[in-house]
Amino acid sequence: MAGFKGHAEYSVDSKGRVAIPAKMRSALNPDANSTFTMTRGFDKCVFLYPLDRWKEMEEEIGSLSTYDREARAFTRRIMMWADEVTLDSQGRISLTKQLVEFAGIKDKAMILGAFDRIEIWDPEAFEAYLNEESADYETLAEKVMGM
Amino acid sequence: MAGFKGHAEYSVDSKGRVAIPAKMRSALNPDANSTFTMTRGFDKCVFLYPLDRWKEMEEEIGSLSTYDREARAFTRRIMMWADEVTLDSQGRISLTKQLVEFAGIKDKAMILGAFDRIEIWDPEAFEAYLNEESADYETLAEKVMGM
DNA sequence: TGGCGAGTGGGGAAAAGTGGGGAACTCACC
DNA sequence: GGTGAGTTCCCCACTTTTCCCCACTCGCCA
Repeated sequence: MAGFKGHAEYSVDSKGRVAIPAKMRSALNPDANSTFTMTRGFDKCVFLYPLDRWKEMEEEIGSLSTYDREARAFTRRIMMWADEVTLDSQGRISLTKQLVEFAGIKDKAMILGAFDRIEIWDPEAFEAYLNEESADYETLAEKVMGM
Repeated sequence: MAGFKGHAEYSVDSKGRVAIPAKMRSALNPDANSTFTMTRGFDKCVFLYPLDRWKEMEEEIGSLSTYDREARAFTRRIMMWADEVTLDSQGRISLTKQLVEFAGIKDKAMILGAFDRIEIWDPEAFEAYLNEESADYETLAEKVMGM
């Protein structure tokens, strides 16, 4: 299964709906059933996991202990924001008010392919994130990939 | 079986009833028979375990030794608060006075999906919990999931 | 230049949440 | 044993939100 690639700035209509770029839709595994689980991302954005990938995540979460304080805190934080959404016949999903608010999304959204997930950002917030990241692309590559 | 997800602030009516969000109801295993065992949670909230999951919990509790002082204390504390509740035809449950009082719930309740259980908080108490947790989401994720 | 696929927008039906009325049941007190 | 107050439970009705479907426009490709 190919990873999600590319980026696009789309509009968010008055009902909180955003289109998912056709390229990303076609990269969806049929197992995902046109369905995503969307949750609060790391950094100020929304993560969109295809259903099949999310199932794997749930297994990890399910293996955490209820009796461990930090595990409880993490489980609450990831699950409370989660919501299952299905593409409508136009290839859109509707964002929940809660996540729209969290990510500071207004009438435009930046849709980002990020390998195993899709990310949705407020365009300005994304711009700001790119600027504030101290390390540039080349430096990051060195650090992360150990080149 | 998918875990419970999402969060919502709902009202508690004069009869102590709270609606369970439709999304969480549909995540219920049919085996649970629209029934929960509700008990005092860890942290200042109420835990709501679907019947099928609660059965597993009871097995764990049952396997504890009667001869161990702490096991006895734990068994008492978890069982003394437990009560079985069933959804009414409107998808609501009624909270017992004891648990309402314990969790400090007034006329509003925060309903939280927390994977294998549903949690019910007083909205202010939940806010306070989120603030007092020192670690932020990203740090927690790193620690707990080792990402 | 016509057709198809992609993105955008809105209207109507159905479902979800909220609140209250009334029957049945319990318990206490006369 | 009967009466009455207090609970509990079940059902009905209203309001708001959500979801599903249809219609339009724009741009690309044949």
